[in-house]
Amino acid sequence: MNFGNMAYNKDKKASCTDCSHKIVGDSMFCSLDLKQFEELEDKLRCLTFKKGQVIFNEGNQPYGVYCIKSGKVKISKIGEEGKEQIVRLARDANLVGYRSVLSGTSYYATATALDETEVCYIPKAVIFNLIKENTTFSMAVIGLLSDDLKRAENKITNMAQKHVRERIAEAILLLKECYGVTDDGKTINSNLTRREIANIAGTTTETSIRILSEFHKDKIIELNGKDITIINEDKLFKTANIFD
Amino acid sequence: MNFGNMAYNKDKKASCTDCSHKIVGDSMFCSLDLKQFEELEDKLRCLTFKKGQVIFNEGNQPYGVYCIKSGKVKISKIGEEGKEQIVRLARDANLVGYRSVLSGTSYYATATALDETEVCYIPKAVIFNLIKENTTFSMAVIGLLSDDLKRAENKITNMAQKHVRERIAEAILLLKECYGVTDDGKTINSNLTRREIANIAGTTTETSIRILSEFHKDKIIELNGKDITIINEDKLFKTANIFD
DNA sequence: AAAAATAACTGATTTATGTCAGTTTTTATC
DNA sequence: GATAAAAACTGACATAAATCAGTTATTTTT
Repeated sequence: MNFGNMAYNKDKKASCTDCSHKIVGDSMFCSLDLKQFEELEDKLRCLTFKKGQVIFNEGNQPYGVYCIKSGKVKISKIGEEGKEQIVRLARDANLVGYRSVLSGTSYYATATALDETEVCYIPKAVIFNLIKENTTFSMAVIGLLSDDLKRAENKITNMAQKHVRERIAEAILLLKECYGVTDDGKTINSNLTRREIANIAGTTTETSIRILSEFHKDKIIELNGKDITIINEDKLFKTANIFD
Repeated sequence: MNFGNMAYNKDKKASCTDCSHKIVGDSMFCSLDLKQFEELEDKLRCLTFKKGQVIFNEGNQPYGVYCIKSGKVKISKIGEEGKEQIVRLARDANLVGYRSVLSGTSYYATATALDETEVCYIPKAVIFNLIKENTTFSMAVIGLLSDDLKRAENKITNMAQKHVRERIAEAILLLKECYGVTDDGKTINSNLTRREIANIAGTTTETSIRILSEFHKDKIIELNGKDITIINEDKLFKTANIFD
């Protein structure tokens, strides 16, 4: 089996049985019966990626999907002029790379680890079998795609109509929603660069820096290096123009 | 059964057997067996909408999906300031309203007929049954969602990185791809207003007017009222910065 | 621990595109 | 067929955000 750019990792067998996501019940795979689980465990491989390493690359052929066990991942596309646009963020228990597998096309985006990240690689044949055999699973896949599509079409509208200030506020809220906060309950649990924040909001690094320091001046956030602490979430929501 | 805003149409039974999309084989429903077809035909209703009429509205609860038999439909969202953003276009043989049904949420966008449009309304129970019973059908649904998601995430990148001129060029190419051309082989088979073109490209009416007349000056298109005739498609692709 | 590279930040300037305010043309309505 | 309404168009002007050109601070590498 060809593991492409994963070859630098020592492949190891993975167990779903003791995977925390299965135990807690927040995984796509909770609906599987014993036989299906055994088949899954037999076929999957656990891989680890260091911060900055690419999990899969735009243009490559997909052979399976990745279930994130721990860590953080960004899904991004490179535009004509070589500028990155982050189109989605993923965390543990999320599936990445599934869209290309399901539509049988090459990856149209790149997945990169934002932190030390452990993933389970699941060959596509296993996924297709599960969709065929297990209606609950296939409905979960459909639900996943539907949610991503909703989010994406919402983002199209925001990109077209909102100002950069609103989009940066929204990006901060997205980061909080996706990666949560540290023990203090308000510092965002991710260390993106100003450039990456710009690439979520669809602006330049300079503008993202300026707007973050504006938010600081307006007492909406606190900044300490890469750490962003939300001190007035209400105002952040208002700045982002979100009312739901 | 509550047909909501469709009440002004005379409901009539529809037949899939003689639907041109089934005959030609370009429908989602081609994989159904005889029994499934009979069930579908029994449950569906054919409805017609005049140009400008709303098929379903952002915020409403979905009870089924719409399969377009003939006509043209735009899917749009209204932004904070009340401005429309067109997120998708649909033509005959396309399914609309399915995303909300599948994820069990209310419509997050509005579907409006761009022309006299005939649709088949399919109650959601029928769709869920088909997904359960027919793997080919559920894979087709997954394929549909995957394609829409790919297109949407690509549009996010374009919105963030391309200039209005490129996005308008792209909008014209999208219109051609979706609605085709008239008998002369080069005039786009749709009559969108400048405002609607602006709302696809994410710009203002004035800017869309100006750029269309720029394209005319540059001998890329011909303009006659709402008709747009492509006279240099290569140049249009180059202007849109599309290379695939 | 020093050197090199990357990221963060700041100010000045430019530019693409939006806004406003109007006229003309087309389409819809009575 | 007249009147009203909507859409198309044009020019002047305003402005949000990009670009450019730096300095300072923080990581990473050797």
